[in-house]
Amino acid sequence: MYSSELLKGSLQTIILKLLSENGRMYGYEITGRVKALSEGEILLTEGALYPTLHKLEADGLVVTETVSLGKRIRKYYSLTPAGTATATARVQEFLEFVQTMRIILATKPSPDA
Amino acid sequence: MYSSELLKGSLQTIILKLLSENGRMYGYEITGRVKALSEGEILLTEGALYPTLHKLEADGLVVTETVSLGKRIRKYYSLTPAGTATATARVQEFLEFVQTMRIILATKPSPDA
DNA sequence: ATTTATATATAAGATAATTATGTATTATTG
DNA sequence: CAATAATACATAATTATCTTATATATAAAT
Repeated sequence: MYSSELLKGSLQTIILKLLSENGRMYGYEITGRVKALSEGEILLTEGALYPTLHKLEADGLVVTETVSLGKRIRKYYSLTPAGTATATARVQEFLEFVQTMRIILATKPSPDA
Repeated sequence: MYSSELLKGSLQTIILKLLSENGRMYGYEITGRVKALSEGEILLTEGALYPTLHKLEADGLVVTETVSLGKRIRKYYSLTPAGTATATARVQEFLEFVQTMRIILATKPSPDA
């Protein structure tokens, strides 16, 4: 698993992207999808996941619908129009950041160093 | 400029990498180098930079030497052997994290979605 | 019958940023 | 020559986002 610090700031982006591709998902499902896609390298903890989902909802980027599973509940999240736009923007921003980071991390020693 | 959250967790990596390529650098110089390499997209604030440098020193990854510039001081940072090893590891870890993120952010809708 | 998986949620604590403030020298520009 | 910008360091208060721990509960598997 990666240093947890790297994930900071990227969790919202991951969630928004997954929702944009899958229509609607519930929290536990997101955890499993991220684990599978990352081949076990990114393990979302509930303490990070649920507060983030609640924040996205409070910010109007997602809406929820609760489904009964016998006696348990499942809470589905899906993007609002604003959420869809934000998803695209956040992914784009992440990729641009990475591109910039690649430049910095690929620098070679200067000739006079 | 990028959402500041993305930088979180990457600042140490940036500093360690720059020091590994440039032998020794001082704080203000690092700020300028990062700004130049990122074409103005990453602007380090002193409130992030100096505490991070102090932490790297406290962790034994860098050592300092203070130089007098007339009446001003300049504090040069350079890597210890542990710092050199950590620099390589952090860059590697970042690139692997990005690779995993690319997989997640490149997912297409599943056929049954 | 016990453990694991499913499913959500919150609280306490840690980490690492931002923003604001502080000090001081040197160079530039009007 | 006076004001501003650039150089150069540093810390404090605040905010955001994570980890770890705790809590509750049902369903499936061993």
